[in-house]
Amino acid sequence: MTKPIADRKPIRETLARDDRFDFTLIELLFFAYRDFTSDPDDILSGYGFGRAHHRVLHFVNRMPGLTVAELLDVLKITKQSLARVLKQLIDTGHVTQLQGPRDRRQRELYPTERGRALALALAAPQSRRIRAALEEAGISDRSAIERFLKAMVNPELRAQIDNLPGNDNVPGSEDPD
Amino acid sequence: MTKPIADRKPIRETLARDDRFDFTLIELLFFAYRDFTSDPDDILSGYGFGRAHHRVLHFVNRMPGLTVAELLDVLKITKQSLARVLKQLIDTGHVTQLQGPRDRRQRELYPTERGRALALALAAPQSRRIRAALEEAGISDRSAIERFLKAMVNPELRAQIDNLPGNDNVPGSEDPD
DNA sequence: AAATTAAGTCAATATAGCTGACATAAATTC
DNA sequence: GAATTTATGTCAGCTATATTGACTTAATTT
Repeated sequence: MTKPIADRKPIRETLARDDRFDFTLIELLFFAYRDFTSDPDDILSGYGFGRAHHRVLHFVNRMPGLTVAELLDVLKITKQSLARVLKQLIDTGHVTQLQGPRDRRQRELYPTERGRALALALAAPQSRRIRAALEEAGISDRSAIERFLKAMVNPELRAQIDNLPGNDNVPGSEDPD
Repeated sequence: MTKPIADRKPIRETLARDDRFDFTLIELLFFAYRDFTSDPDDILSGYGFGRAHHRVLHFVNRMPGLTVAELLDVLKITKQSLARVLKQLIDTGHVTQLQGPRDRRQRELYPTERGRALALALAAPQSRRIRAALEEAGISDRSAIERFLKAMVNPELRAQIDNLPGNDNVPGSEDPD
């Protein structure tokens, strides 16, 4: 006798309005992010690249000279996952590696001219979409959007964001040496 | 002679400040979405489910009785991709299918009690995160966030959002019958 | 000298998507 | 009523992105 998987009666009512659940913003985040990533995806497929290449390229461009370990920490993926993608970007001349000057085990990652150009080509349609959205939605207080999105990030990871160029970048919270 | 893959000279400068590119919001969207999806991901892995199951479960709960074709249209994936995921949700008693009353080829999808419970369990931490973020960021005009995110969605797909319960839902743009 | 660390690699596995082809049943059109 | 179209389901094979675990090499630290 097979386990009688509970009760298969269909529930015909939609989810009730409930202060505990914010379906509106949950769905908006889903749809917004889906379309936000579709712009670069279209460009990348022409290169045989995917979203993973985009992320690597983006952060190598934003933080030239970051090490492999630092990149892994930003992306929150494993070394083995990064390997294939990074190799392809190096083989196609989008990224270069330089031996770390202090610690020669490290590999500093830099974009090449070509990698810089591609990163900008990918950022362009996303930036256009954001700009159009801000305008269309009549956003007067852009910083509110930034504050909200930043507050959505796990607190322990917000330092990563601040350390990107042009952001908070409070001196003193940096590594000394 | 192998093609001399352009020029591998490392670019040591970060991306210049440039009005054409909005790296701040691009990155915030990336980090915010990454952490936003991590809450349900953790719960789902306990069931052997993934993000794909979450999306199906969510929309079946929000629009009980939607057909397979309608679901495919919302998710923008192929029938074959949906098949595996949907089958697992049906086999585990989270979703039931009913023959369409008008068109008997159609399969209307409904959540079961169990499926409803799981959908709420997944929405709970996401809703908590959103609420905390709104509060922490001191958002007084919640609708600005909604307007911005909605404006990020491709225009032709915004109707989908309006047709979800509790949203715009303008009568007259509905299908008459 | 020994232990640890940074990076790279090999192998196997899982998830989520894809295309293409085909089957069935029901509805629609001719 | 026959032919076509539509809604769904299924088979097979492929790709991209990620995982874990084990191991190597070279360099740094203890």
